[in-house]
Amino acid sequence: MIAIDQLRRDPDTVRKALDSRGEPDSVAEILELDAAWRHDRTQADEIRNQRNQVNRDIGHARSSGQPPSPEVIEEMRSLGRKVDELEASAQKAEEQIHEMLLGLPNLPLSDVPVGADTDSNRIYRTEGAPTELGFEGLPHWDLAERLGIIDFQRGAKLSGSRFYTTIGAGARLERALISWMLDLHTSQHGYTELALPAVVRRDVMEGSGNLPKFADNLYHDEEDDLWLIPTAEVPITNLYRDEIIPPGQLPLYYVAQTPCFRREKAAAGRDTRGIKRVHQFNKVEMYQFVEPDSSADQLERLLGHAEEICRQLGFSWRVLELCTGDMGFAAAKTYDIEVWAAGCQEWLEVSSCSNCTDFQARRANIRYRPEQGGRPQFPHTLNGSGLALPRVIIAILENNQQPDGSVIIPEVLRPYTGFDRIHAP
RNA sequence: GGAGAGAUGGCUGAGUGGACGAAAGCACCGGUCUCGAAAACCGGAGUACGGGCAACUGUACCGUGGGUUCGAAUCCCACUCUCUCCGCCA
Repeated sequence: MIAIDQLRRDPDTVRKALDSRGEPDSVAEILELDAAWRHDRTQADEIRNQRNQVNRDIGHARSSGQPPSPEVIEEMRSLGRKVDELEASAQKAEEQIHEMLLGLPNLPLSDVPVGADTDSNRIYRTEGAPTELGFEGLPHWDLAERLGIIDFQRGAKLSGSRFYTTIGAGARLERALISWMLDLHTSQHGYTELALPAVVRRDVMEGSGNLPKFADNLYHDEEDDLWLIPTAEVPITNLYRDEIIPPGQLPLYYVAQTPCFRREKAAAGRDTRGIKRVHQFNKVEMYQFVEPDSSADQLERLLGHAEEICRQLGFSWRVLELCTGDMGFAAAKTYDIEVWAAGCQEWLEVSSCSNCTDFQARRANIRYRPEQGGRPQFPHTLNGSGLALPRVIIAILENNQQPDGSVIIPEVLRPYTGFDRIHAP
């Protein structure tokens, strides 16, 4: 959520930032409501003050045995009605303002490339180069089916299209990846591991920015009004909801593996083969609560943590700096990591690392106290996949496939898989 | 699913409808004392929003939302959550 203060103080900057994201300009409308709200609020407060004073007098008089006169009571009554009116009007304005602010995306940082679509994304760096297999490689869907480690048919039988089932070495490979990633981030990068609910309440989705705007992409249980998380970012953001984090605790680093559920309505018909885009997948997510001053540097570090996974798995990858029009709703700056997949010959997005500045903290009312006795402030939050499992599996299968149809397991995973190769049938 | 109890400041915990933003204790911060510390004593500490250049000041907040009243932490209604016991269950 954007601060109303900033809108009052510097509407033009906000306007410009929103425009760079292709957002319609609602700044003037919000400011108008805000002026009306302040007017009503001030008036109501003044009348209340008056009423409180008289009421105090009534109290004093009564305790010395003097009941108030009917005239005074009647006057107080009418003041009460007036306050009610002003309050109702102020509350209405407040609700409208809140709703409009909730609908606004975060403001991009000044160094983010401006542009409307993916064409304006900037390549930040590239590590390694697209590799050739030197023989006719298979895309992962053929490869995995032939190896008997993914069953698409039966996945769909259970839950419909875009669901799948992994079997044997495939299931083991995924579990190994999860364990290895969590171990790396906790032991080398300073993260604390979390195990989280995969289903959350409505207000939690609002805190992270997924609701009300993106209900379309979420699975929802009507009966209990519970929502399936599209990423661990959602519950982690809300861990400290409505809290003031005491001095000395930031930065907080968390990592969690959760299933992620996405309806992918907007992507209907796209990437329908294989496991590149599915309704349920596992993801290891890194998350940070940090002091505002440090968030820019922390984003670089976070990105490095995700890249370390790519490095140790032997991938070639590139980092994109997303342009204003391509960033997610809550992000002020985002890097995407794409790894090369030699079978389908394309770059696959395996991680998205974002600095959300104070956007989520405001929405979820998460604050921290910089020092003993200091005023509470909004921390900055960052999140990054480290990494999303299906596409990592795609890359491993496709890049490490051998002419005989087998797949070699990256060295770092072998202690976790217990095998060094998935053999062809 | 059934029965009961509860929700008050960072924590514990008082609070006959009127002096209650709220006793007391703990924790915390500052000071006195001390070579230093502990103890003791004195003092200070909530959050949000409005107004003001500021000192400051006003309002709201006792789980949430309504209601009664001139006035609600206190009375009434609904909801949410927590805890205990019973049942069921991985």
